[in-house]
Amino acid sequence: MFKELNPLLHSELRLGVISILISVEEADFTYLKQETKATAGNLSVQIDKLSKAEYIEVIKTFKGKMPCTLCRITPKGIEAFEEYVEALKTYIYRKS
Amino acid sequence: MFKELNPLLHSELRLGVISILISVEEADFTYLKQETKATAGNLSVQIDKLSKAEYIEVIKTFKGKMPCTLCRITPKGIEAFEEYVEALKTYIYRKS
DNA sequence: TAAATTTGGTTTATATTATAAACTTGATTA
DNA sequence: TAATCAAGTTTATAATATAAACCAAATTTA
Repeated sequence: MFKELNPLLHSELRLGVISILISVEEADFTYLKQETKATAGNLSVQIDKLSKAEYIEVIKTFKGKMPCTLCRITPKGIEAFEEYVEALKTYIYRKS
Repeated sequence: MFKELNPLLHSELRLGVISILISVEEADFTYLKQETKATAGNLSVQIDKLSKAEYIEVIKTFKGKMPCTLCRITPKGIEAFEEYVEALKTYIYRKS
């Protein structure tokens, strides 16, 4: 009937981050913060969770002299997102 | 960019309940419990939240001698669900 | 017919999660 | 050189989800 909604993706902010990373090759912390309108603290925590699950990889570099945290989605992350979307459909397009 | 995901609906169990009620006219507690595989306690709490938000109406009757809690979605609930689905699409079908 | 079990829930306590506020470190500007 | 800003991280708190414990009435069983 209903498929389980991966709790790691079933979170507004984490879903937003993954949604961006699915379509954008890579994005830095500041860009993600702008697009999601999250606070830096919240974003930092959620990026960490996605990273620990290996849904994204986080690369710490510098832009000029300023630190720059780059994020990229991993194959595992892509798969999880696709499964999440399939699961969502069982709630949205439900055949009774 | 991203639309806000109504937190009342962005919950696996409450979404399941609303998803059922959207397509079924009315459903009783036992049926909802079976379909969602929720525990009675959890279902009770979540039904209460949906009811307090007036997304569903809850009618307590009897089936024979046994109590029977019927749930129905309200127009407000239908609207909220439809908005939630629209919001979801901004995450799922994102134009970069 | 009394005891045990089941049905249909509710209440409450706990674990998890999300979020904001406070903090840190280094760069830049006045 | 002192203040401010950028880019984060850590930590404390608030919100949420969930399960466990409980309750009342009905039903089954010994």
